[in-house]
Amino acid sequence: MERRRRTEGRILDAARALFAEVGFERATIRAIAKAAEVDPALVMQYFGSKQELFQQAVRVTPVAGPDMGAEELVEQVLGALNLKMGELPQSTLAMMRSMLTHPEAAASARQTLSRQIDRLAESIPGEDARLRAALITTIMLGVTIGHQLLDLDELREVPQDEIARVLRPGLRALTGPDVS
Amino acid sequence: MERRRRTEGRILDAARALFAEVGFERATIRAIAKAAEVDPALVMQYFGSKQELFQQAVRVTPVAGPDMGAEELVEQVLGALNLKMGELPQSTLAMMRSMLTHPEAAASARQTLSRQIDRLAESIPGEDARLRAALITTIMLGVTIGHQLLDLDELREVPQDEIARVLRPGLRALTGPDVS
DNA sequence: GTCTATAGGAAGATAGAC
DNA sequence: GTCTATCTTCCTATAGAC
Repeated sequence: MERRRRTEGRILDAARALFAEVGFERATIRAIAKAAEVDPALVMQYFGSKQELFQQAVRVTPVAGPDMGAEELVEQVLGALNLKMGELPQSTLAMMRSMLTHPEAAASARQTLSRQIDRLAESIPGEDARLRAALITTIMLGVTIGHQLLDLDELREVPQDEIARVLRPGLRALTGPDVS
Repeated sequence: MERRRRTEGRILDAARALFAEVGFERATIRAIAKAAEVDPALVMQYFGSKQELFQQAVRVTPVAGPDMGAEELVEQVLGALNLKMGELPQSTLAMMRSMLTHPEAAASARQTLSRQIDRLAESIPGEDARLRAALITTIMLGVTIGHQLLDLDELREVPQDEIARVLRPGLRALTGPDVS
């Protein structure tokens, strides 16, 4: 019982890492099992199918965030770039890596992004709050993809706080209603 | 000879459409051949391998663009969002769809984005021009992914010129050196 | 030149031995 | 509970008939 939980944990860690690295299709059960040092059949035994394993692996506890002022908002979003310390959670990277080519991951991504947009929109004044929130969200998505998934040199070379500094005014312009 | 060229064209069109819709892995030679109304073996005969077919299909003539002032720059970038008329070229969408999960497409995307960054950087004053150019490029990447590949409702519902209007001040803040 | 048939391989999933 | 062996399916790629 205890042993099983630890084994499941190892499998999920290995799955997250592989899904994040190569996406759903190319991450094989066999490779995941090997990385977790278990038998491939055990993975099926525990999770039923590759699809269910993926769902378990990318399941994210949606970070609850109360509404806040526009300036804190920008800082929170910039912090979430998580160029900050270390990396984004593997589960998030796994979902992002697969979201353009795996229908299930796409649905999951849409849901997560929509939640994020809703959350941001609450803190943005003006009638086009949802559009602004959507643009802020997709902007962070694009920067994150460029930095974490495509490894663009132009972004990797630069320290995180400089990226945040350059990006800040642009995001400010999107949070305020007084700039149209 | 003439007939072959037309057949190749049909295959390439079908390939672009399918690669753009489902990505490299899920777009099978069989399905492409069926869409182009040819025999699957003919596709192999003409292009040698699926990989070579993909390369031919996403090959883009890099739009030559001379350097320009900062304001025109923003307008050109916004226009390229191509929320404008119709859609982005299928070849571009095909590359974007596959770039996170297919190594070859990733390399191609990095190259295209780097060229774009170089082009933009030439028109941006200040010493952090390349960083600013990279952020502008990834911002447009993110918005395009959200709009064209993830079909986010929050962006699809909105007319293109309103997106451009809301996005403009933020991009302006990135082109000018006077906002750090 | 075009298509039929099939080789050859890899994947997910399953049944049953240990 | 865990692993071995296999089934089934789907793919790319090739060889050869028409």
